[in-house]
Amino acid sequence: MINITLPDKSVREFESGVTGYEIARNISEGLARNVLSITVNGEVWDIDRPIREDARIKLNTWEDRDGKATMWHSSAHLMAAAIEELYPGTKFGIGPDVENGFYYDIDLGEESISSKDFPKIEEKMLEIARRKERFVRSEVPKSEALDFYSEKGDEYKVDLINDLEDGTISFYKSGNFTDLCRGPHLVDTSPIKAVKLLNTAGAYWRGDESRKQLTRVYGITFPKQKMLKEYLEMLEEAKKRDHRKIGKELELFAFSNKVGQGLPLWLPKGAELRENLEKFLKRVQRQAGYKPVITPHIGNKNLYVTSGHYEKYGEDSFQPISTPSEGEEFFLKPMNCPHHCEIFKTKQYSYKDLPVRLAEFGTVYRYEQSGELHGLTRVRGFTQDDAHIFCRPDQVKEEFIAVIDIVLLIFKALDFTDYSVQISLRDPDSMEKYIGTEENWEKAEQAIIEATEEKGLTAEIVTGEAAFYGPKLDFMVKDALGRKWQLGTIQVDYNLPERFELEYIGSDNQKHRPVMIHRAPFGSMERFVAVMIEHYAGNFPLWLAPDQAIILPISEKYENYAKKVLHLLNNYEIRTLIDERNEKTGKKIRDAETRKIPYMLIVGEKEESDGTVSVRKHGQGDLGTHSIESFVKIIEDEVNKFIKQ
RNA sequence: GCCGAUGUAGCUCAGUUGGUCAGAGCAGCUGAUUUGUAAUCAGCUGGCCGGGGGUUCGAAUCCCUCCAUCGGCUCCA
Repeated sequence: MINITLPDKSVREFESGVTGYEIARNISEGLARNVLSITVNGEVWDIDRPIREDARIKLNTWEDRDGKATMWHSSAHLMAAAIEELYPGTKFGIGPDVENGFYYDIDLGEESISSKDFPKIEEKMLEIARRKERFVRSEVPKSEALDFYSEKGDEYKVDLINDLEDGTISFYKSGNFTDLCRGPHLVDTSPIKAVKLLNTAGAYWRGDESRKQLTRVYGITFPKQKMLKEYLEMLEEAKKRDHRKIGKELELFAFSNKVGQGLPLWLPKGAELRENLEKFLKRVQRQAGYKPVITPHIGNKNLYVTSGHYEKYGEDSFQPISTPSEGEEFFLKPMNCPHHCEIFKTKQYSYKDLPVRLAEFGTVYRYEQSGELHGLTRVRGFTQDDAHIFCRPDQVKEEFIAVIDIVLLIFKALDFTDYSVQISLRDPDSMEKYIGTEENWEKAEQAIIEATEEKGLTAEIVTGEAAFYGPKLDFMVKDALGRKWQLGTIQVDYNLPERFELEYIGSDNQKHRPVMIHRAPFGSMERFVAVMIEHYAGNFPLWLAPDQAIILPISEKYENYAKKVLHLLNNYEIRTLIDERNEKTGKKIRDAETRKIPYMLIVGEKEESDGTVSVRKHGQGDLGTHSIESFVKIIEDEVNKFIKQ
């Protein structure tokens, strides 16, 4: 007998060799019907695989991440089986489950698949699923596995097997499709009731740009048709939040081919929104001891040779512009730090003067690959809410923590609760990518990890993601469609102070090298605003909204009164406009609602004679009649709630 | 940059197998209406069908090419 510990810590005894399915049945018939996989001592297994020793287990159903993963992984096999039937000779790469569904990378040779082919593949998948094909696990020696795929002519699988350790290799067979696979899988294909292929994409074999590009087919499956329907509806809803769509609808920003791709044009309302954010951060930074600086948009090539950026990016960035007579070369600035280093150098500092914190909303230009550009989230010209902190080595952690506090303050003010934190360190396998001494890297990485721990942040540590000059701490959020973007970033840098020979005079009257911290709590204004648009779906909080109130006169007879109200509100710095069109009130309200303007002020005969406004709140409706003073109070209270929290 | 898809008025989209196929709604303009909490009515103006080249008697429609956008991959100081 063996002891099986369930997630609630209760222990049940079973015969050795019991399977997940049997345990589920022992608990309830319902669970047995729904169980998709079992986690045994932290490892996910097939539910028909015998358990022979004491174990902690968890039964995974559709409600569990691991249950979905099992289903989707099996669905990848199912899709591969369907594709193999429909397109004989297809070679298969890898086919994992992903956050929302699964994909399979395939090589169709001369054939190609596009979304037009999806229905027939989906149909074939459902047909196979209904056959209730069992996923049969088998283990064979490595040599036999190699033979199998060499014979089949699938070089991708051969490549994969060659990378595996010697010994036995597991296969899963379902119907006619056999796949190299670690598992786990469903018992059979029958739980897969609804199938939807989502899109195709090119994907380099093993993620390597120099290798062949395969066709990646993305799909998702569900145990119930209704769930698929809900998922597709959810996707539709998410698309409505897309900042590119809302940005157009609310006239926030635009792009023009004439200006150039990836170069955003901030329209008046978008600029208003952005300025409100900038004002907010400027106030926070002033309180935190930052000094504003302003630097030009271009910098001499020598600046970047000194900083090391030229060596790293010179060829892969916008090429230099040069002066007509002297032929001196200048780069559009791709970052602000070198300029700020030169500002630091204009003056001699005592250790008592540090930290020096130089802040600038600095616009930078980077050559991003054309296929990478994406609305406001990935552009070629953008403004960083940049600052560089020059401090003594003993101040690094304290300063780092103070920056984390600013980021968290911003996230709180904007109601961003769904973010993740990532610490990016060097890739120990390719140290040649980085500049700076081993000792400095070591110190910097340590400082970040300690500061993060001290703030109690749960951070994911990712090696190989560091900038070439130093490790970093990034704050990431997801957009409406689940894509992950980096917003705030904090980076420790021992390298630039070295290269720019920055110094301060210590208490020992000797010259010392300061440490630099790069930080941008928003990251870039463009990307931050993009994410914010999606976060609020365009319904911005009052303090940020480009227009805060719109006056809707019932008819042109009340236009004079409307103008009077407008002037009063403008005096209180409430961003107000009037809808003077010759339209019915219902129409004006509808349009104001569509424009997501927070407050509508309806004025007619009654309001004019009483000196009041009839207040309607966006998304809520009629708030009744208020005096101007009372309305101003409503606005001020709502704004202050954010600013003074 | 790579793979695939898309590109028709300011916006959202129709346009069957190449032949009155250059359309609709919204927006805009004109006029009527003087309007009370999510669309008043009527008329009118908008397009070199992404750019360029080709096939054809004839191209929004077929082919080539460039550009841009979208979905991924790769990249991201």
